[in-house]
Amino acid sequence: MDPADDAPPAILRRTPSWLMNQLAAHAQRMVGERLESLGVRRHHYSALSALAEFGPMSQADLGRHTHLDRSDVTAVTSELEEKGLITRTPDPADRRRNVVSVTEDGLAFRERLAKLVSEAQDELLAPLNEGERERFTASLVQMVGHHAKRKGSGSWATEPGERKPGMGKG
Amino acid sequence: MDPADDAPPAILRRTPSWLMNQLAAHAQRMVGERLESLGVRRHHYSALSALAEFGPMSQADLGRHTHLDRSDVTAVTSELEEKGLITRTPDPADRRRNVVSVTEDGLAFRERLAKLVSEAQDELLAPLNEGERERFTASLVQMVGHHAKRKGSGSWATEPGERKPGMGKG
DNA sequence: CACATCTCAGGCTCACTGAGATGT
DNA sequence: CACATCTCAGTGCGCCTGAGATGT
Repeated sequence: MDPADDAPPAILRRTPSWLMNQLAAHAQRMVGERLESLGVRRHHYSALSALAEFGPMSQADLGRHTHLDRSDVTAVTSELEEKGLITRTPDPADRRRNVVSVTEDGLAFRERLAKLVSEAQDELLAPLNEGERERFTASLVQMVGHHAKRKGSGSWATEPGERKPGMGKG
Repeated sequence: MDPADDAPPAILRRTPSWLMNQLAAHAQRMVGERLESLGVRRHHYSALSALAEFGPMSQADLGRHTHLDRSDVTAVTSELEEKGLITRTPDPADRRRNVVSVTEDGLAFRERLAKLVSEAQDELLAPLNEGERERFTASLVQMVGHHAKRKGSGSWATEPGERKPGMGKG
């Protein structure tokens, strides 16, 4: 039971995708725990932030801004509407659309969430100094931007794809 | 329908945990797609890598080295055993344990997987130059190490915790 | 007609929990 | 007894698909 025994193999310690997955899972947890204390999840914060910054928009646009799937947008907006944090009204100009707007309560609530999220960032980046944090975040921005443009072959794509069965545990 | 309309809100573009989640999802997909072509998932690669580097060990130790949950270790080892990539034998010295060993086939298979995973890393890090890649990976290592030591308050912990219900969609 | 929007139902992976059988 | 190991069943989330109703 040597505690040092839990060292990952060198090959994984040098694999960015593995490291990112470990860290992202942690980050999700740290943010998630905090948001849960106010009864929401990360997606609700993303949606409120987009509405706060860009103003009212259709659910489809909301999904594009937040990188949320259309199904999840439906669920998230329903939940936020129930809490009175947003309103959802049919668009008279294009009756396929729901225009989603953030309410006063929603804006105030978003501020509270932002503080919690910010705390989690500090905890996440704790071992890095100022310069390292900036370089790290800049690299993330660069890669997210790069891969976001390469749509159609992965996520963030609106077009349909295919499901594959995998290896099936049973 | 302006394609530039899918820009995330500034607050998310500056939030490392959000960026990491986006990127980690992408990375998982890139690695996952490649491994799927050989009929396995990421966990199988992690397990084979740990066994290749550290030699035979119990399932519990395998979980500690790979940061896999005990349940997932059971599933993964069962699947690898079915494929003849590992063997699982009771430990005569401690009969609670299964000693897991990688086979010759398993070692060879792991090499093939390693090539695919390596390809995915290059794709992931494409927009970064050499120096940036090293700094980025070093920061990841630092943070993963930092948070791995803070067990008991999150994942990578062996001790039990609590489940909370969340917000309940209906 | 093609296409976009919204909704519902559901699949799959991953991380995790609880509980039980077994053994030290 | 406390504790570790392994297995099984099942939860919840995030991500995604398909299909249908509605509308442009």
